[in-house]
Amino acid sequence: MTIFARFAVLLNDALDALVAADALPADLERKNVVVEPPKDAAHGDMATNAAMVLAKPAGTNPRALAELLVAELQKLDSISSADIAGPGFINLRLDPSVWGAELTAIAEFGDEYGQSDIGTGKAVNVEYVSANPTGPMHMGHCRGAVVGDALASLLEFAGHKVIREYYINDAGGQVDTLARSAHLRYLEALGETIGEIPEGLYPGDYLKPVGNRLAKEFGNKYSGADEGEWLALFRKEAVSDMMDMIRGDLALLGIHHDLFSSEAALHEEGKAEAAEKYLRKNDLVYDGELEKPKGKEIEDWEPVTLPLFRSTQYGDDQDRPIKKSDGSWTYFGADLAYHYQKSQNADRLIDIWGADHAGTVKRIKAAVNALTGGETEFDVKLVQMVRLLRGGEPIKMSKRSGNFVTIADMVEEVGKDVVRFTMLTRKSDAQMDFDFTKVIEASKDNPVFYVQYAHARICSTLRKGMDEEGFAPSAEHIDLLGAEELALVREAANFPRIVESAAKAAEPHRVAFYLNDLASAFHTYWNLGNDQPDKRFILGQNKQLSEARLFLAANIGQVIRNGLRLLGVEAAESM
RNA sequence: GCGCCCGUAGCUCAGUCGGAUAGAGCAUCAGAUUCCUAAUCUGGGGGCCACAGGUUCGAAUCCUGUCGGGCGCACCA
Repeated sequence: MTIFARFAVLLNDALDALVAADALPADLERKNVVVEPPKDAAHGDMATNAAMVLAKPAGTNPRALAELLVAELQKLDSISSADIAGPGFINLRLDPSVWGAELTAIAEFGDEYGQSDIGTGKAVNVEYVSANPTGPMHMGHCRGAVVGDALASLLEFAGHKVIREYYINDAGGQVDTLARSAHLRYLEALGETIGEIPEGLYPGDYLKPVGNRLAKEFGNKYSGADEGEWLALFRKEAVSDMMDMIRGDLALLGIHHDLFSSEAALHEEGKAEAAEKYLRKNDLVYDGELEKPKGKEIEDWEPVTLPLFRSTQYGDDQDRPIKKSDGSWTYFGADLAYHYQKSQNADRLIDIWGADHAGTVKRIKAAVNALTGGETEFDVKLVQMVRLLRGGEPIKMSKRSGNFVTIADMVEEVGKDVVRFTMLTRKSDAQMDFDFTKVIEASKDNPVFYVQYAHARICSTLRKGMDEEGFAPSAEHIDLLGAEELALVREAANFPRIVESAAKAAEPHRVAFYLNDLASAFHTYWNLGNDQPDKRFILGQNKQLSEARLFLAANIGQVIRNGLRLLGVEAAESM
């Protein structure tokens, strides 16, 4: 329970006391009452809106109610003062021992400080990346990958059981293209002259090693053979190599999935048929004609009859086909079966998608709703486009020429931590610009270093305290800490609250911004020591205060580490 | 034409369930280093929160409309 939640309980008790004294109606809705940090730290340690929220339904005015409440709250030892401010806020100042206790709690919980149980062990499946297994990861995949990974960590920390899943689209037409491209490279590896890669195949050099491997493994067995003899095999082999490569790229970003699910396997197991059968039985799939698409002229348009899912019943613009006219499954047809499969092992599903797939959200939500009878919570988190720039000019990425910025390039140039932190310091439903040149040039000014530097400073101070004076962090005399030090504790105590709200909102970027605030508070305090030597952490002549301050520093460091861990960013010990 | 997302300082972005004087970084200007890491700190300038209505004690936040930008709109993935 966060320190704010604990005071919310005390506030609730105070309200009960007013009810018991007939000063307040018993049946008031209290859910909008909050205890939170005040906007301005000068207002105190905590603030509540209780009087403003409850005054109207209680038939009184905010100030009058606030006065009653203040009288109750002041009875508590842990509250040193309660004042009414502005339109009816109640600002609380806490007894310093409360902050001391919180500081000790950070030390006790260590890596677990900030953990929450609001997830109540509910199993959440987070599906992210799921890039097509046809080439290396490029920057277009990066944001979703990082956001998904951080979200998964965050939910885990907030008390969920998390499954990190990757869906391998290894059944569509693009995999045939991959197989043919790999076959060409295979011929090349056998010494044949292949010339320029034909239009419609993947030209990238990354397929050369695949060709080499296949040549080594199969010799010239498939060099003059009909496509029918090798296509399935090459598909499987090439996909496997691509997935190895993708896993390698993800590892560079520090991303690891628990589960890789194959679309092809889904079909082999007849999952899509089963879903279709179920939906037909419930009259949610029928044979019908597709409408002519609007807003776009299609020359060879002809109406066809296909099995359609009634997504219009769930607010979609039109019913959607689950099979193509050649009888094979559409992406959607497979996808609904896939989501049904995921729902078997999770209470909640979260998909991280690129914004270019926004148009398909309604239909898949509808399908999950239909297949699970609304039992499984399902959210799609859309991650908006990243516009890639170099020196202010948009980078033209062309698959044809194989000219795109890969994640491997990016990580090599600016480092994993910078890439991750940059992607995580904006909310994901707004577009962002990522200027390659700027990020590389300004890498020294990158906000990630600001946070890491605070941590490094702390580590260095702890080392110095030990090496030069033999001082070790100790909670023994934390009552010696003054207002400035306790302000730092107050900032650190915000962490559990941020974890909870970020998890609830599925917004990992809040953690990044919080860490920036915490680092800022630390740097500010640190610099007090420049002008006022008695504010330094290590005071040779005062062991007790030094050890208390080192204890403070150590635990600020602990919170920074915990936060960075959620973001997948290293907590540097020196810089 | 329709759907989804966005519009906050010169730039990149935060802004919690509707709450107090709208914040940070970069850039810019003025300062701080015989001192625990200056990759830091302190201060200044810079805002019609796109625009117009509405809801209410109170709106950057919620609703409606307008304008502007992005993405999508076969059976592709």
